[in-house]
Order: sequence, then C-alpha cells, then structure tokens
Amino acid sequence: MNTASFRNWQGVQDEVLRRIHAREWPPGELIPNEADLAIEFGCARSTVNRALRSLAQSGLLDRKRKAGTRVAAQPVAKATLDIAVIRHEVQETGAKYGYQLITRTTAVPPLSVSGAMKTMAGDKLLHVCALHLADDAAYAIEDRWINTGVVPDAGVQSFETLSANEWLMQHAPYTHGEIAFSATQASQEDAEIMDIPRGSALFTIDRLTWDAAASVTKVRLLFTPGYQLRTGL
Amino acid sequence: MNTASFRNWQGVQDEVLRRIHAREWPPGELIPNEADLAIEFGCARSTVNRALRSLAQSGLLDRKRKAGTRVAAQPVAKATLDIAVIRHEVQETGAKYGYQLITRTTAVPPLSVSGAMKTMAGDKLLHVCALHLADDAAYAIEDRWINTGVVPDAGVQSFETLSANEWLMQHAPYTHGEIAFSATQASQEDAEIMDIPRGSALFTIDRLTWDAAASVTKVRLLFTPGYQLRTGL
DNA sequence: AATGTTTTTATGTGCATACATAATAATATG
DNA sequence: CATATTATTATGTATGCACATAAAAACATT
Repeated sequence: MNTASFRNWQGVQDEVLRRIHAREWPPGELIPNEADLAIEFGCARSTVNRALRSLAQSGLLDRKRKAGTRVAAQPVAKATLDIAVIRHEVQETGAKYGYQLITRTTAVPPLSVSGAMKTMAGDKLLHVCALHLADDAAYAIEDRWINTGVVPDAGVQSFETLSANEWLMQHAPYTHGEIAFSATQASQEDAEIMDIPRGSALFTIDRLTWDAAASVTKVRLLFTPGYQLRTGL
Repeated sequence: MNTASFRNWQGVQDEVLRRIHAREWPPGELIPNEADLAIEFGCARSTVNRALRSLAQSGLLDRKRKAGTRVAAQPVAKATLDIAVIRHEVQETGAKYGYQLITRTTAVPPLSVSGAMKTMAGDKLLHVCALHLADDAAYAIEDRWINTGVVPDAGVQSFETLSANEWLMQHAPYTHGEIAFSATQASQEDAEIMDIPRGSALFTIDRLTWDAAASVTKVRLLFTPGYQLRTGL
C-alpha cells in the first residue's frame, strides 16, 4: 500500500526499526531478504544493505550469509562511550581546568604492572602521578606508567604543565587497547590528594594501550566522588 | 611503487591506519581527497569512501563536506560496551546464575525518579528490587521502577523467578535510552543484602529507557565490589 | 569594508550490475 | 548409512556513474 519514500537508507532503517519495535518482526525472527525488501521499499538492494548493516552493527540484527537476517533475540545494548582528554572533558562543563604534577620518577614497576604491560620484570618504566582539577577542586588522579622503550620522547618530557594524558594522545601512536571500568575505595593517600573522606567510592578507569605487540602505557584514573560517565544507548 | 592490492575497503583502511600511526599523516592534517586516493590505490571512490567513513565513525578521522578529511587532532577514544542481560553475563563467566526477588510494590516514586522519568508527580509506578547471584554469592542489586502505563503487561508479572531485567528486554520495546556509570558507597541496606562491608565502593549503572516520549523504566544496578566492566578500544 | 550571490569542490548517497563468499540444502558416492 | 561433492542462496563487497548537499572560496554589489 505504501511502497513510497523509503528510498534512502535512513528511511529504510527507520522503517525496519519501527517494525522491530512494533513487534511485527519479533525478536529471533527471520526477516525478508535484502532483495525482497528492496522491491518492497522500491529502492536498490545496496540501500537496504546499508540500512541493515548499520542496524547489525548496533546489535539489533544478527546477519549470517545464506542463513539470512534475524532480529536479535538478545538485543545486547551497545553503548558507545567517548573518552576524551581530561582537559577537554573538564572544559566542556564550563569549568576552569587545572593540572598539577605530583611525582615523576623512573622506577621498576610492581609485578602487576609489568605483568599487564608484558615488560621484562626488572625493566624500569616512567611513572607519572598527577592531579587534574576543575575549578580548583580535585577532578581526577592520574597514575600512569609509560614504556619509554616504545615512546622514547616521553623520557625528556617533564609533564609539569602538560599532562601525560594529553601528551601521549598527541605523540604516541597506538594500534589497540583495553579499558576497564570499576569502583574503588579511596586510599589514605588518594583521600589527602583529593581532599575527600577516606574510603570514598571513586569511579575508576584502567586503560592499557598497545602499539602492535608492545605496550605503550598503562593508566589508572580515579575520579572524584560523584563523577558520572554518561552516554546514549 | 606499490599501488597494488588495496582493492578492498579493509585493505584501504589498513593502509590509511598505517599512515596515521606512522605519522605520515599527522594529527590535524588534511589527507588527500577520496578521488585522489582512489586513483592512488587503484580502486573505486566508493571503496575509499567506505574505508574512510568507517574510520570516521571510530573517531580517527574528521570529515566535512567540501572541507575534506583530516586526521582527528584529538582522537577521542570510542569504547563500545556490550551491556547484556545479567543472567548471560554471569553464565558467560561459567558461574551458576541465581536470582532472588526482594520486594515488588506499587508506589509513588521519589521526586528524583518521577522527575527523571517525566511521569506525573503523584502517579504510582511498579517498583521491583531484586538480587542477582553468581555461584550463590551476591552479584548485583537491581532497583527498578517500571512505567506500567507504557508496559501494562509488567503489572501482572510477579518477577519472582524471571528478573525484570530479562523480562523487559524481551517484552518492552524502546526507542532510545541513557546510561550513566558511576561509583557509589554501599548503604547499610545494600551491605546487608550483598553481605559486604558497609561503605564498600560499588560500580553503578543507571539506565533510563524511553519509548518515543514516554519513559519505560529506570534501573539502578549496584555491582558487587571488585566488579569490572571491560571492553576493547 | 560589509554584505549578499554565485561558483566550486569534497563528501554523501543512490542505483544497477557483477562477482565473492559462507553456509546451507541437495545430491551423489563409497 | 555415513560421507564427500555439488548446487543453491543470502549476504558481502567492488565498480562506474549520477546527482544531492554542505561549506568554503570567489565574486559582485551596495
């Protein structure tokens, strides 16, 4: 009856979404193939392909060659987080950004670190601790280990005014990485640095980045109590 | 010299990635336009387009019509999280999943909830609290408000054996939502339910889902201490 | 110099076609 | 009957072409 004006891929996507939400195509069900949908919508198969591919990427459809396309039985919600440089994150809230270097040493890391970074157990790494501030209040503690074997330029950086967070983003290429989010209790030291009660619940990000087979850096970011990481769905 | 075998979009993407990592195209720099790259790689412009579009989506390139494509000066790391039904999450670790309903009432929510869900201040909502277990140990507390005006079927569900988390995923369509991650301290009540020390740092997910203009449900998930949400980068 | 209009240009998208590929179904073979 | 072998089929991708669209740049006008 309609057959009109689903001629662009976003339109097709919207219509497919509508049918999924309306349970016309319930979870787990096989939907018509691309060719048939193209005929129904009066557009090219590639247009349907674009729409379905996009929906598959966002987790709403499962596609397999020959087997066809079905509505995800288990619509795994995929949330995409934007992890920006802390300075930008602070400035976007309208607050004044501040930065303070706490320590900068070259040391043999604990086994937990050298193990995760897969460096030789006795190798020294650059260890930088710093505090990020928003409107002069503590915002996040950055505790970072840098593999100077991979990023030699980092060895001559003082990190007194420019955070390692930002410098590395600009100068250290990486191929992939891992992130873990968790909650940790503020240690006595954390509490003093951030001027918060000891034991406060701190939102924590652990990030480990790699350049091919070599670890570049490992950071732990401890955010001030009340911090929230938000995103759409 | 080469010019060969970048004839598929993944190959083109890899080569572009290589040039970015190798700093042949440093951050902020304008890269050649699609047509020129297509000639260089010996493929169609649409193939280059596919590769660049994909890289732009993952945040490594910034593209603007007419202005051209440039390497992101500020490579905002985009982490994609898969948020699954808790039962699956537990079972994937190999643990035995358990579920326990704590309370199920119909009540007027606090203003913070009715405000977020944009329901009438005096309207009653379904309030479900439950505990998810892994190998008989507390895994997460689920504290959920459900808008029975939007999901009337939820009103006749007991949620005694099937968690609201899972039931809603299967039966309540939604168009969009918001997620926030944070860290909170365990209240006395939380501590008793989960059998953990009071004040423990709990990883927290707040999720609010909408179906068009109406809120469907609002959940707060409090995870047991030590919980980590992981993802690639 | 300030403002409005037109041109240019790089990306964005759609289409028709062709072939590649994976997974299933159908068939043949021991 | 179990196991190879061979279609079949739906998605995946590449190509050449056309036109749409946003934004910058050039130009014209006041």
